Amino acid sequence: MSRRVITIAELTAHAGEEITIRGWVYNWRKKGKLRFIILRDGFGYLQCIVFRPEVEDEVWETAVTLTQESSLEVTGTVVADERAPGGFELKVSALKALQIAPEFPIGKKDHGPDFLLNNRHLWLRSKRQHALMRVRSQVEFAIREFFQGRGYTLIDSPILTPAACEGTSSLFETEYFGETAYLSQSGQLYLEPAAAALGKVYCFGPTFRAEKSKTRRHLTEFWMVEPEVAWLRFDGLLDLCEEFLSEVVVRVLESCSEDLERLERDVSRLEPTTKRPYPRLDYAEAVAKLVELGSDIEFGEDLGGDDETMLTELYDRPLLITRYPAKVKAFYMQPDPEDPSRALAVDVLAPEGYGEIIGGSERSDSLEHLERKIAEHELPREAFEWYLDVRRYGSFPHSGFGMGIERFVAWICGVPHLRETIPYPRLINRLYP
RNA sequence: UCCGCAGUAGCUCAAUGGUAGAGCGGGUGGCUGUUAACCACUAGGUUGGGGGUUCAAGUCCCUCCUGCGGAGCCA
Repeated sequence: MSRRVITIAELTAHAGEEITIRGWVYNWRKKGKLRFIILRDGFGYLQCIVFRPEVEDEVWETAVTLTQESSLEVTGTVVADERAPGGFELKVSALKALQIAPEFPIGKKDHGPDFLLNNRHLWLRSKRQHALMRVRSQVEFAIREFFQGRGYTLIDSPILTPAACEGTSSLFETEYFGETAYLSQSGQLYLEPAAAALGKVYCFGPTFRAEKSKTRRHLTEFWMVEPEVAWLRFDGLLDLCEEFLSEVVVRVLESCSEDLERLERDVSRLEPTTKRPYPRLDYAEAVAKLVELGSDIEFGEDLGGDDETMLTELYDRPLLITRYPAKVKAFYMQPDPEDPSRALAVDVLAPEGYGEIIGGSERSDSLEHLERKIAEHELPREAFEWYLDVRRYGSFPHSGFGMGIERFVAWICGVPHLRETIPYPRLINRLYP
């Protein structure tokens, strides 16, 4: 007897052959002397047929004890059959149960978010979560390819840091051999010196924000990709944002069509993003348009969530909003030479109400300006001395942005809440599993 | 932190202030082609905790806890 072990992904190449597959029971049905076992192995789903008159008693005895998510090794002949999901099924000749699982918590009907998140480690076994994790994986792959293919060097920035990048209220604090350390909120400050060393750099890793946010658009631990480019000015940064988004979306649409279909994502809504240019609104234009639309925003304020949604509904692709008031933005941003009360900052808002996915800016290249800003923001000067060295030793124009992976994936997949876009979400009241 | 909503079987939800139910899941039985199979039977409850109003509370009131949605802040 053949003992060739394959995955379900390789099944169609083995029609008519006897093969072995290892996996878990996704579902089972019985019909008299027939048992249908839907096996999943992480690569696909396969209907296995056990027909009592045609198998050894031992095989039948095993088949009837199988429960949802029991682990097993099944051997049989691959046969094409119109009645089988996927067109192929396995006529079982041998069956080895590795473990019979007790009642599996996640059933066929709907569950609530609290229950699912408490069982996240088991929830990952469902089809929808497979699709989301694969899209996330492809997104990260496409992002790395984008930067690696353009000569960027990956710089892994530290997780444990001595001070804040943007305000201390949202930092996770931890004890570090008698000192206080904070979990990183951004790799940017570490990337700027690296850009002076290597020209084009990026980092890609987890970041931590202890914000007491309880919305669908926030996690306390999320992944961010941040490029930083020497000699890149603001206008070039805007082009980079567009080039980056359009190319990554193209790649993901190519590689994830099946998963997006499973997620019932209307991919025609994503097509416009593959084409440049994107609409760009100066902050002042954006405010004027919002007032026209009925918002109560006043010039000088940051945009609220409703404001962002109102604006993005006007366009079919991401929207760039530029030159925000300097006072609502971080200390390290370059002032607009035409109006120093504004910063050379850009937010990229995703369509369909998914909100801000990218925040970027040209960085201040003036030592004097940064010293003043650090004082204004009441940041601990000593902690930034090393950062200021970037302006002491060969200051240079440079720009960069950060993109939150989960928000991007949520938008691509059309899921409403970030909690499904990361394998193990960390939320304000959730550290388990 | 603030505003709003919710908490009933393992899960998802019903139940005019008047005997706590259904579907799914579990168990038993039936069926040779099921597609979240179907059919029959069956087990399963301190209605989130505490206090109060009432002849009577899952239901009304107070309080605490937990979750969900949103605001602010951000990616």
